[in-house]
Amino acid sequence: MDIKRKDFIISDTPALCQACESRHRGVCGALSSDQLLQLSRHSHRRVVPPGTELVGESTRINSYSNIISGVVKLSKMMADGRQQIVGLQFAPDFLGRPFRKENGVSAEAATEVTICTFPRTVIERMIGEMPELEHQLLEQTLNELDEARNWMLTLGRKTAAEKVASFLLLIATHAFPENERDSVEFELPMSRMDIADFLGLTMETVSRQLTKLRGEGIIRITSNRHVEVPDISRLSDRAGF
Amino acid sequence: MDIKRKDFIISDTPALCQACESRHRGVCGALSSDQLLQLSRHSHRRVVPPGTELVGESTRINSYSNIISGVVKLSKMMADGRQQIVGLQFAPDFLGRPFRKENGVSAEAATEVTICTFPRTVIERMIGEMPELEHQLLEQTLNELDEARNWMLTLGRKTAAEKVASFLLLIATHAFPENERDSVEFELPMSRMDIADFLGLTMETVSRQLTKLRGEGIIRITSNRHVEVPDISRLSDRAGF
DNA sequence: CGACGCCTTGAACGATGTCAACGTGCGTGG
DNA sequence: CCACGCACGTTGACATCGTTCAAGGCGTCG
Repeated sequence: MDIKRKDFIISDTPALCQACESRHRGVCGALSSDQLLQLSRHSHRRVVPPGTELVGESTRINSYSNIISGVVKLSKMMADGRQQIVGLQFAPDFLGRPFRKENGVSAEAATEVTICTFPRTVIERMIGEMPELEHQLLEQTLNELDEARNWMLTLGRKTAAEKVASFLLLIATHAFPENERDSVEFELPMSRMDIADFLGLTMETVSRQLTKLRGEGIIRITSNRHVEVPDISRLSDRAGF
Repeated sequence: MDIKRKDFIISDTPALCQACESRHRGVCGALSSDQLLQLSRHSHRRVVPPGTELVGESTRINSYSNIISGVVKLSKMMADGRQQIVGLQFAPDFLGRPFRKENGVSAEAATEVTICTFPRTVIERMIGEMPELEHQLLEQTLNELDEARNWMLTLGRKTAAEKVASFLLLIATHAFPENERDSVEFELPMSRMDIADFLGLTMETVSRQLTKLRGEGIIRITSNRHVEVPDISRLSDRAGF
């Protein structure tokens, strides 16, 4: 069946939502067409450049968003400026902490990011009315918890070499979720400094480890951001698995 | 009103649950007396010694528990034996990962632990019937996520001295949740080796940093496990705040 | 008393951080 | 178009922190 034709038939789905990944994999997957419509009346899309602060570390939360495209980094900072990135979010993740006034992390666009934003009150009302939506949030939160704990192992117990390999692997798997192949190439969504802040290292150490992996033929770096991995299993070995 | 008398009036609350902290602060707080009764028919209490494995890293989950007393450590291990503790759980935390077949972490009793265990099927059915219970789980999961991300900052960016101070502070605040005083004393719930695995350090480094804090008069260590903190704010300074 | 588990202490080593110089790509303004 | 400055990344030399390896202390239990 022609896709356009099908979209015409279910035309009560808001136009904006029709092409949106969140409608299937994200939290919006829990909503009916009617509910999507209701929500979409209060939502608006934004495209923001890299570096934009989306949520401050101790600002009140008055809106939530779905990530439509791009990468968002969640980070914490110490008084003296030391910084740690505590998570990356990709489409179609839900951005924001339901039922929390403060969230304790700041969210910043790592790449150019497209988000779909709704006011806090609307979401919280809908959660109250729809157990399924809350279930969806619990699922995502559990996933984030798993990822956080995996990363704790990386931060606490892996060497610099293993950390950098782990990072490349993380990006590779997010760039190609269902990948079966052994060779991939992708763009790094962030700078060397950001990678360092994610891995608990310095920029210099990250750079040296990348150079080492390049020297060993495990990766190729064409531009600063573009990485090719001819054999993922060799990279995986370096990550400590 | 006399407490015993009050308990008598709501005597449809199962006897085991009456004195249980989970009934108020934990997930059971979401349940009515009837539901508690229903759940308690399928639950049983266990007291296990330190070191008991409660959940294996890749074992299927067939039961859930509430922690009644004691401390449970959640950890991950690499193939070569390197280990990282990724979280500590205290009463009245809920132990187990709803809707996950595997959980990716192993849970082990750090101290002597009392738990109240229910079969998976019962819990999952009750969650389906009671949105409030799922909400309770979401709240706890969000709390665990916050703690995990805080600890990521500790693992990635703090010095050994700051890590050890942070750990002592964590235990102190859990031992005295609503504490306003500036002086506390408590028992460490785990060995130097465990502390090292929690902080991403070696046992030796932990020991040296404790000795240093003792030398500076910030803590006193009477037995190996017993710690006194005369002035919490001084300890807090050392934790990097 | 001796053996054992747990912890502390010391000395040497090594991985990662620090500091500084240099390279590279890119946009801007002459 | 070139020269320049700037942001970002790489590389080198050296310093430092935390690990490693080894010895010894301390309390507990046989």
